[in-house]
Amino acid sequence: MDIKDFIETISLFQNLEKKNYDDLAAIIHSKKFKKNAIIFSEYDSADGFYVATLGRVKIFKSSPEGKEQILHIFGPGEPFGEIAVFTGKSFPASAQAIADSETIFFPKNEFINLIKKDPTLSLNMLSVLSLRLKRFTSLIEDLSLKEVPGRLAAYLLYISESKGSKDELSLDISKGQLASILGTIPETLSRILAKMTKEGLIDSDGKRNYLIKDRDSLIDLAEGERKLV
Amino acid sequence: MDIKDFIETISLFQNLEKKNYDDLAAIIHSKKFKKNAIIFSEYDSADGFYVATLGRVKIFKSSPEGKEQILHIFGPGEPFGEIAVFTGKSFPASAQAIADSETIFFPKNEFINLIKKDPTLSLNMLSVLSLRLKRFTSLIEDLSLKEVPGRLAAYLLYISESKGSKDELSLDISKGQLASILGTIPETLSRILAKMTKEGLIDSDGKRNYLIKDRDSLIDLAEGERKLV
DNA sequence: CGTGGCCTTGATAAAGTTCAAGAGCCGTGG
DNA sequence: CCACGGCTCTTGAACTTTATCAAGGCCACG
Repeated sequence: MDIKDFIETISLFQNLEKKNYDDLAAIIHSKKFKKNAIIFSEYDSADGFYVATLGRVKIFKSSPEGKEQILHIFGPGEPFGEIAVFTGKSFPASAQAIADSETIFFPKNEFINLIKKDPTLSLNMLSVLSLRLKRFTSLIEDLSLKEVPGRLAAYLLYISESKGSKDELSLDISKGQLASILGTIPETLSRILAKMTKEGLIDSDGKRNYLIKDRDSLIDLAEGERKLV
Repeated sequence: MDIKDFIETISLFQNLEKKNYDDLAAIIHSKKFKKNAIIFSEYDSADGFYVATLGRVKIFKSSPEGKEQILHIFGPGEPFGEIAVFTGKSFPASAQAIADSETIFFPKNEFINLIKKDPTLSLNMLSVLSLRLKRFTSLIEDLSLKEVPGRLAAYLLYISESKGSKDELSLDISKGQLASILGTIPETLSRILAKMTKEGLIDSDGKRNYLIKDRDSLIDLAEGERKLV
């Protein structure tokens, strides 16, 4: 697909005036990253942000002991690294390609000039940042107020709404990465999935496909109204 | 102070064109809240946001079991409730006055119209949201990757930088609220403060004043390079 | 068919929470 | 001015949840 056509499909760039698409196309360039390549590291100084066009990118924080917390996993059409553009400082977290990936890069200063010109673009960006804040709010809630089974239940329900057909869903990430999204470690995740299966809440094909067998109980679990035995 | 003069001191409204201050003043009105009053609740539909002018407001999430996680505590000059303005939906968390408080309320639609007219205002707002995202990023990091002593150490260091003179600092919140900021409970906080005191890292007057006696060790603790015994 | 990555399972340990009791402090009202 | 009641904070002991360490299984890919 032509890069300009692609830009028009990105939700961040919806409803702009026609001429601004040309301006956007004029300032960008594409960057490719092999699987496992580091796109940027926390504390790197930032001179722009990215939109994924192909592949998958994880945004994460890591501790000295090697544990990591994934903040987001982004796919095609989703912008990342934009916080640093508006704080004027360094990236608050690191980004790594978890599959061979392609991105469009938007240089900071040129992009800010465009934002000044088109109020729709700035409102779109405000909306993107607000949605991110909302997601972080609920990640904080999960980490602080829920136990791991509750977080997992909430995650499964969330995926089943966004990517699943009725009660079937398939994860497109490894269990290790899922653990890191949920703020735990693979061993713990494994045990809890086993418990959920034994208690008849879910079923799995051993691959990455799951079947929700008892949605109500999952909901109770996610809300803290129920415990696994 | 005149409300228009006050607006000009708020960082969100820096560097606007003169006439826009008049427009702002035209759409706002003030709202007062007694201590412990709920300003808004999660899931309330939002028709605007607030800027504190007096007092203190906490933004928090709470669990069915009654535990709560404080996301922010805001004082004069700081905006809150603005996420919902740009997502068009409900508030992602609740707000409560923790002291008698006064606020200015900015109605959503009128404010959005102003943002469309003044790019400086929208860039300021983008910067506010980005800074919030950055803080959330580090709260998530703390909750997921650090233990409570590390979070407490980081918090004390943070306060000593922002509000303290050299090694003395005073908290202006209760221990219960501090526990809720750190994602733990008062009992645990109490034990850890006792340990820190016993090990000579800090000292306290039993009120809300603390003395940092061994800053290097606190830093090590915050970075996970050291443990309490 | 062997090797490495990913996942599972078990035993053990650590960190934090819960429950319960009591100490210190403060404002109110007698 | 003192006593009371209600807070907040502290401390102890038991318990729960999760992490750590270690071993072994499974599977895909060369």
